[in-house]
Amino acid sequence: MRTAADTLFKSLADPTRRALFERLSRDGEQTVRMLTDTSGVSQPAVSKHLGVLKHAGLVRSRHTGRETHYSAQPRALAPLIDWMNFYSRFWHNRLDRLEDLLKRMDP
Amino acid sequence: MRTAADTLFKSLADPTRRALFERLSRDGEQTVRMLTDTSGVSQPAVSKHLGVLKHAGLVRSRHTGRETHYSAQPRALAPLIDWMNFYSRFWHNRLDRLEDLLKRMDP
DNA sequence: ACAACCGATAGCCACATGGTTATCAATAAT
DNA sequence: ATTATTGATAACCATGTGGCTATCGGTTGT
Repeated sequence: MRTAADTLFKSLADPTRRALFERLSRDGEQTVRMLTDTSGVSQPAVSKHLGVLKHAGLVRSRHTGRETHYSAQPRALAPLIDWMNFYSRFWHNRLDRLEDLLKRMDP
Repeated sequence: MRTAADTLFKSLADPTRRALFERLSRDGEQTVRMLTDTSGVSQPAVSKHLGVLKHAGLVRSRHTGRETHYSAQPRALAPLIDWMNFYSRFWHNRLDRLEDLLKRMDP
């Protein structure tokens, strides 16, 4: 099965791709050309990365004439946040139980 | 440059590896054998994955005799929280709650 | 002492992935 | 009309990655 967290983690695991998402989050909507000029990789590489990000829902695209404008969609990070919330909470609960145990042992 | 977020995203991007971390978070400390029996992959594969998780600080190991016990270290997720906090302004509420949780875990 | 078990490592292999150049359709500029 | 620009796609290549089996040192059980 292909979970949402899986897709998101994989999408953001690549530094170049994460940098593109960061750039779009910081500076707002950008064309492929603009993104290419500062990415350090070729234009086709940028397009491919944007495709991956788009498939993960992390960016949206808008066409005007011959240019494509991409923008970040940070709400797509929600499943990641939920994942971390979930798996951190177990640890927290165990810590609480441990604290209770220690209190009972040493009143 | 090799950032902390980079290491964490990469470590958690693999489903098998993430499943190991989830298992350790849910069920607590486990030996390599126990983890292997339910992981669906071979023991060497499990050891390798645990090595990656350990290098990322997400798990720690404890030796007793011939067994190695691994346990989750969810506080290592902190840089991920920071990253999301910075690049996603839409989700401050959820992120704040998670940050509180992590602070209580690691005072 | 010997056998069985645990877990880490080495060596190998198949496939995924990120990069490149070449190219093409579509649009804009001259 | 011709040329230049934009961005997506195709084809290819090198490297990374996750899996396996084999093995070995260390530890426990018989």
